[in-house]
Amino acid sequence: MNPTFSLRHRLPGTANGDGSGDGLNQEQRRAVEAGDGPLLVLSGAGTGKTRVLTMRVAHLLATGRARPSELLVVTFTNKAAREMRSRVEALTGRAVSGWWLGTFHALGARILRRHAQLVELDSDYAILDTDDQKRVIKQVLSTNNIDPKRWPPEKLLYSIDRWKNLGLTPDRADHEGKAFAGGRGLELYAAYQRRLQQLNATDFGDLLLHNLTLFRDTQILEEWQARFRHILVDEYQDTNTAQHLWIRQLAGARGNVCAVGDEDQSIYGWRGAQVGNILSFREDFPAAQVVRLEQNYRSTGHILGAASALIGCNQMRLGKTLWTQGSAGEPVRVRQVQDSEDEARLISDEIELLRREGTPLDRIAVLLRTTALILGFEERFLKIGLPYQVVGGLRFFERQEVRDAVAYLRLVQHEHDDLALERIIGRPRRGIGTTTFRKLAGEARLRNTSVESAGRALLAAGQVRGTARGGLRKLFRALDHWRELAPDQKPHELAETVLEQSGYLDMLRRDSHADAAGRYENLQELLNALREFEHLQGFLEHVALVHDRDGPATEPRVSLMTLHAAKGLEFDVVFLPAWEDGLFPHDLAVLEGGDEGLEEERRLAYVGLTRARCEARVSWASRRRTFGNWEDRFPSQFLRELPAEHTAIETAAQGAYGWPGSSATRFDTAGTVVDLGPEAVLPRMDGPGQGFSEGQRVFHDKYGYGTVVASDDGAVEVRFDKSSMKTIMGDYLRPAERA
DNA sequence: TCGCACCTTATTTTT
DNA sequence: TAAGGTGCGA
Repeated sequence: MNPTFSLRHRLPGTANGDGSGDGLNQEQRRAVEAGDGPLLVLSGAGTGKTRVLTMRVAHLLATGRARPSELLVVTFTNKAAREMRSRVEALTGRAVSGWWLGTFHALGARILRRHAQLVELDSDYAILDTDDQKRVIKQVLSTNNIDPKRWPPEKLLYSIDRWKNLGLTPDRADHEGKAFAGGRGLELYAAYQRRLQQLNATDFGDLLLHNLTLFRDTQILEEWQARFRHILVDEYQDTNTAQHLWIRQLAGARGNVCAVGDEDQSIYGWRGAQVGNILSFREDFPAAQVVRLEQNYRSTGHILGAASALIGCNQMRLGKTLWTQGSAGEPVRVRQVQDSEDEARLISDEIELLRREGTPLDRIAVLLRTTALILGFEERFLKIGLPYQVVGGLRFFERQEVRDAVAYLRLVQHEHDDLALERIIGRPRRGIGTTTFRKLAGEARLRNTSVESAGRALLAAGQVRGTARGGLRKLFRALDHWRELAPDQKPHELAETVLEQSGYLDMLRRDSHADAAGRYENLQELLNALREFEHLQGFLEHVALVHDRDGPATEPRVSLMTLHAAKGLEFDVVFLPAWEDGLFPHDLAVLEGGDEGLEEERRLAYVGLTRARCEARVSWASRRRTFGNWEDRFPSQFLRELPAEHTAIETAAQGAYGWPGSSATRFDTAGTVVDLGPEAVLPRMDGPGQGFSEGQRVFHDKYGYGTVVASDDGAVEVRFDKSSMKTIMGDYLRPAERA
């Protein structure tokens, strides 16, 4: 019997086939056809959420309850927006252009453009990314004489983001972040906002925050409320407070909000998402109808069983019971491997086997808790020549060279874009360093002008000397030239001229670093992307709001990504390595978020499992290399939460997994998978570590001293003095007095 | 001004 | 380990 038999099993169907024309099941139809008023669609993983959303849009139009211009359809990602758009187009047969369908931020930006003056911005305001934000923060800190070493700019940025996520302008924010710079947090927030305004810029948070400010004007609010008869929101569990308020305001008394989401898949709490928004939807919209979509069309019974039991350990949920008409499939395999390298070997070997047996590589994924864990798999795949792709990570427009190029264009477009100037002034090197830039920036502040015009003035007055003088003069002359060209050239022509004449391309050509060629190619790709734009302004907005992620399609590849990046995707076979205590649930998540943090980690595990259509293979390694040294690892508590009836547990034999003739065949031979029960994952101890009693003081090499909370021969639960609660194999513990 | 050496730090990252 | 940031010397 080979280990990949599951693929011969019938897959759960993807069509909803209940005989009726539109293929909706009963609950889906209820959601699609529900009348006016608030509607909450609790949509479990793989239950056809996007389908319901698009069908409801079509239904609203077809029944004349709304015209296209009266709909507001909101998503989180551009990808989701694109998918919605094309599915609605396919369904209704009409072009979805000019619709109010897009991400929170894109829609917020659109509304803001119409009223920008009211928050003291021009309508062609720039949208900053986090890198620009950090620059502004640093400036603010320095003008306020705050030592960035003592008070890290990232901390302040984090607080400001929090405030914005909560919908709090500087005059309304309170308590939190007060400690920053000895209680000056709020004052700095206000200073940051003033600086953005001077720059005619917003950050992502502002796009919604300014909307909320605008909506304080009842006339404006009513105008928008009147416009949107129906609001549909995707992934409601990921909304933050500001977004929630935005929706609630726009919905107004009419309350035609259809929120679709799954509280069990809320994994962005650390970014300000409030599961509470979906949990208390019925309090915010009292008359809300609730529809639960529970029939899953993606995964096998065993996968659903395991995932459901796991998520059942969470307290904060509304509760859904996923079921499938499809087959039970294979139990979720849970295995222990000797170490992290064995794990990569085992998984890569199995992927090759799957491939030989006909599973295309693009239907296989390895999902990991942290990006650092991706590396080990990359190395292994590279070594054996297995085609793979890392999904997520740095996106195209976040690459340094691309941002530099965009900064040049921004500066050509707006000479007041000080941030863009700061970015490019030293790239390529032109003899202008921080000293000169500071001088210009200081002068700009005095004169209350842009850095560029201050620079020009200083230059004219002969107050810039040395190499900086020539460099600045040349740069300004070039900028004049480009600005002259700008109106007559297509964006891509202009960009090419700029990159060539600025010496940027030459800099890359001369660069002997291994990645220089790749950067050069990225710029060529950027030029290509520019061809699609008639105007620079349109392109710049695209860059700010749409971070394209997908590269060109190539041969099928295995996907490597974080669990976060995997939300919304599905694969035939999903590998879930590194389910180890401390890593998953991640120590820092629990440390920072306490019980809520733990629940979010559990939701992440749930998301991981439910990505799998046919098979999920979880693993943990007894030893893992972290930060250069080998460490003993222990199984994740989540493994204990997987029910025995849906899992097949396999412990590590001596020696490596995955080598022909060794233990690789161990779990193939039986035919039926042996269920050893969860405790078998924890190797049995004998010897000195045995027999701990509750309350006993113990010592562990890594975690130090602690107190035994519970002991179940073999596994001992210990509350460590300097760490959290851990489950430890007794073998690794010593009574404190002997330590 | 720039490059190199040293030090610190280590989750997740839709827009 | 490895990457990113800082500080110093040329």
